[in-house]
Amino acid sequence: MPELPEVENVARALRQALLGRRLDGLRVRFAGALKPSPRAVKRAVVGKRLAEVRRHGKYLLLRFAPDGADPGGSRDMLGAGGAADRVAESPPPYGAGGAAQLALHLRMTGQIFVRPDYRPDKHLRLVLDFEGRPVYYRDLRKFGGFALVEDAHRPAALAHVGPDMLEIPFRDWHARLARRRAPLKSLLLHQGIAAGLGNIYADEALLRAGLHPLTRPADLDEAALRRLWREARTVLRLAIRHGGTTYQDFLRFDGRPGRFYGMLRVYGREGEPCRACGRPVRKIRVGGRGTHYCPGCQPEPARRRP
DNA sequence: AAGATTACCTGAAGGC
DNA sequence: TGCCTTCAGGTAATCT
Repeated sequence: MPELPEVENVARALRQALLGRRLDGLRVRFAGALKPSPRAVKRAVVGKRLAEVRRHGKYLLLRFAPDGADPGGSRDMLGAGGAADRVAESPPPYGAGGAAQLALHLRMTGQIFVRPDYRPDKHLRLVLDFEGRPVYYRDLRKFGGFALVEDAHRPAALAHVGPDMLEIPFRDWHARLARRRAPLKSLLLHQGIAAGLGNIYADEALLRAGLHPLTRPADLDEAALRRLWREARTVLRLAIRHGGTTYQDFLRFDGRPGRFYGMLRVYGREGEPCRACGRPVRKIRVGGRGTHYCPGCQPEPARRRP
């Protein structure tokens, strides 16, 4: 499942392979992978050069320069901070040679391949032709895809997405999370609080912080929450360095599996001994999500009597 | 208003 | 063998 580290690896691959290249064409095998429609997306981006690839949480933002423009510059980036969001009120019109932006989300099973030896199969949904270099979008379950969004640093379509988990300072994260009453596991998955963690890394972060997934913020002091914030960021950065996690069918952009899988401590290890204390990893359901934890390293939260 | 549930999809796995 | 059910999970929409 692509989470922040896997998406970050895709971002880096796209930058290296495609930045400054012109999108010459778009071959559509599944129309639902392009929103609002294949026609609208083609009109907006075909013929333009890829000027910028940014990641926010699990989203990738692909910015295309206007026709004939130098794709290097990105004025949006200069005004980082609160003002930038208000500046980009009147984006240039789609099509007609203006700048344009696509938001890509891989959801559950989306994959990007830039390797030339990928053999199209029944799950191939799109081919993007960048000056002779094909980029394949494959998605078994058809949840993901590209959406045309306005050319802003923070498109309206992503307004509900909170700050990136690797960028949010502890005090901001704490302010967004501490008053909530849901279990930590659910709060870590909540993209509106902070974006990037998915089911795998949420479980791994809780184990590393020594916190039971059913713990609630009110059960903890600030030091324990700081530990969780730090461990979440640590595990994300570690996974990025190792090319992400291959679980079930996720493969990296080059078709190779991520190397972080063998480093998982609890996710997918139900019944296997904890690497630290030897007790068997348990699997429960929290907020409808499969949740793995070690009963030795993550003791039940002390119930505060009402 | 926050938390919980369902829809969206397909394939794997298990029961009988 | 094959049919049926359940499960996997990110997010949007819909409920309570």
